[in-house]
Amino acid sequence: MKKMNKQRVTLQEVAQHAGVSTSTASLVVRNNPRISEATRNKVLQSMEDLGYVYDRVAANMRSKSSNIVGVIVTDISNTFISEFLIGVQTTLESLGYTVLLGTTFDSVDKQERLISTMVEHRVGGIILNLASKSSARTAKQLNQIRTPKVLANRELSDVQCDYVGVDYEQGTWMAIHHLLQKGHRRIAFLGGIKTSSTWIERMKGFKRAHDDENLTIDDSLIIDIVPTREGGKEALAQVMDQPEPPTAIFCFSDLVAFGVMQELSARSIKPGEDIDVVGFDNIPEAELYHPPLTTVSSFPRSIGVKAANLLYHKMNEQDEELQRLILKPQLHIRETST
Amino acid sequence: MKKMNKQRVTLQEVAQHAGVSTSTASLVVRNNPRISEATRNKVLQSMEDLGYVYDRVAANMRSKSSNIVGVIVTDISNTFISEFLIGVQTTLESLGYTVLLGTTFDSVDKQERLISTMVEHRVGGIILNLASKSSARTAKQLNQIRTPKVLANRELSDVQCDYVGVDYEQGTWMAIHHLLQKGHRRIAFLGGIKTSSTWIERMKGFKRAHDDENLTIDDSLIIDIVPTREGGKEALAQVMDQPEPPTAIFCFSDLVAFGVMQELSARSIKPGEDIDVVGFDNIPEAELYHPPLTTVSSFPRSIGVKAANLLYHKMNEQDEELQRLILKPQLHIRETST
DNA sequence: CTGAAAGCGCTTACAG
DNA sequence: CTGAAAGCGCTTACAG
Repeated sequence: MKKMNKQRVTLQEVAQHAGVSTSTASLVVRNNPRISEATRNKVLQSMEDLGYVYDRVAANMRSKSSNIVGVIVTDISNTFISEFLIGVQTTLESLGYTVLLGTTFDSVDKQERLISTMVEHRVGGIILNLASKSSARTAKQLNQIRTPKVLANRELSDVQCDYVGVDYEQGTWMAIHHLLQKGHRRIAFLGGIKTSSTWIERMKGFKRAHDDENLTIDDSLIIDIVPTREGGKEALAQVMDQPEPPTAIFCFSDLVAFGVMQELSARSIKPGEDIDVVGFDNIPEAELYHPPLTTVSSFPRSIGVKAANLLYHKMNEQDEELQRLILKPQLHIRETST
Repeated sequence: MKKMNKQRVTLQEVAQHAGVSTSTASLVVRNNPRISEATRNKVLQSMEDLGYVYDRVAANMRSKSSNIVGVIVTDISNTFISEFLIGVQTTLESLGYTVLLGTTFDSVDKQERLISTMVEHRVGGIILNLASKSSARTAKQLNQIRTPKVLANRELSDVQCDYVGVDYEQGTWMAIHHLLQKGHRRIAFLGGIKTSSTWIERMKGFKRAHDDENLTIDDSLIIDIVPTREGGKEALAQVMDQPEPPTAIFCFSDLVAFGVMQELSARSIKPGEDIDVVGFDNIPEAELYHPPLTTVSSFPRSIGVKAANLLYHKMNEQDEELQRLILKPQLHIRETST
């Protein structure tokens, strides 16, 4: 809590200096056209002379509005998230909003505190990239707050809220279908938290692709673990140490795939030759990795842009219907599965 | 600009419901110990009953304080920056502050607008990772604002301000010394903007390492270009198309090095075998790249942590002396230069 | 330990 | 086209 020592120049002082009323000065700062040019210029001159700085906090307070939007994400060091954030930020900034950022590092507790903080700061709206273990308790908290909100990337059941994300089921189906066509019959599914919507959707696609070929899934090839590089390494170790290891690996995300490939290297197994690997997200590094990673685009920047636009609508029109925007994914076949 | 339709429960209503005065209720929400347990519980109960949400905006306004800190960075998709941002965020959050984030994408205009916006929002302090083309005009703007501020990663002359960064000169010296020891005599310096402090410091180290061996520098091997992957590609093309191409390349950043290596691949030149490459920053990808990149650690997360702590001090003690915190870099020799 | 009144810096009706 | 007064939801002295 910082105390401001230096006192600001107020609009009242500006008005006095310009010889007009405060209300007139207020209309000038807000560019209201019903002020005459002469008066406007006089006031603007006084503002400059005194070094006036507009106080948005006071303005927002009185007008009960806000041009701050809260954005809560799981982890900005994950390229998928930072790309998403860029989409959100550029869009909101061009609409005149500023972003209050919170990072949960996938902790539900921290997320809960951040949501409260945002609401206490009276943000105009919230964009949420939920932690993977978000629960019914989270849903309850979200439903209680009146602030317009949009969920991105990850849904949560029973939350009355707009949503923007990619079609994870279809994306996974495409990846698995591709591997099955190549003749693989033992495909591992590594990473992700089983209770999260992003995992459940992918699993549906995983199942459907197998069903299409009348194949059954070996549950021992499914490893539920945090979707990070570390998680990938550990999951790979678990699955390769089994009596019947897989011949191909579907990873929850590119980050998991990088961990998987790192551990494969450590074991002198060559991705794309000895075993096939597919990721998810198509982050910029995927293409530049060695070998380049087959993966599914999930267009994080577009998701960010759409989430921001959706929130903008929610904030400005009332009583709009809930929307769900689901982007179509795209499979990029590269060297790890050719 | 969002109008709030639903009116909030006010502290006054809470007080009324609890049968105490507003000032008492105010003391309760702020955990003032001079309120009796009985009264406190009565008020807390009323808050819960009415679903009261603390209005930090009103509180900050009246007390002329703020627990929001503005953080302005060049590009969150750059891992160096996102690591820095994580350091800043976690530190500030643990100190009870929330981050208002601005991204300039290295545009000085956008930076100028963001600084104004932050000040209008009455942030308690600002942490700035300046755009590479920041000028005297930027310095002037910064000197005018009374808000406590800390520069990170990049300095700007004539700005009266604390600074946290790494010793770029020493880091570069270490890298170049290493290459010279390996016998290289034609070392290129690719990327970075010549007017920025980060470039100037590196160039000092570049020169000093050459001077130590009584070697002169061939200016045609120095390419001034935006420090991005694209910049790296372009710079490499320029330098390799010269009659006497370099035998080793020092890159302004790891990002530049990745572009350089991508372009080398395209030309079938093998880094670490046909030519040596050294980066700067040691972002996580550097170690995992193929081949792993020799680079200099600049500890972005630590810089973030230290910048946040420094700002915290600036905001809470007055009239402190200006500080410059310069972290020692570290050379990591990997396959691109062995 | 608690209360009544004033005020942070704006905007909002309402008058003229 | 412009002005005087009230108020946004808190906190801050000041009394008691």
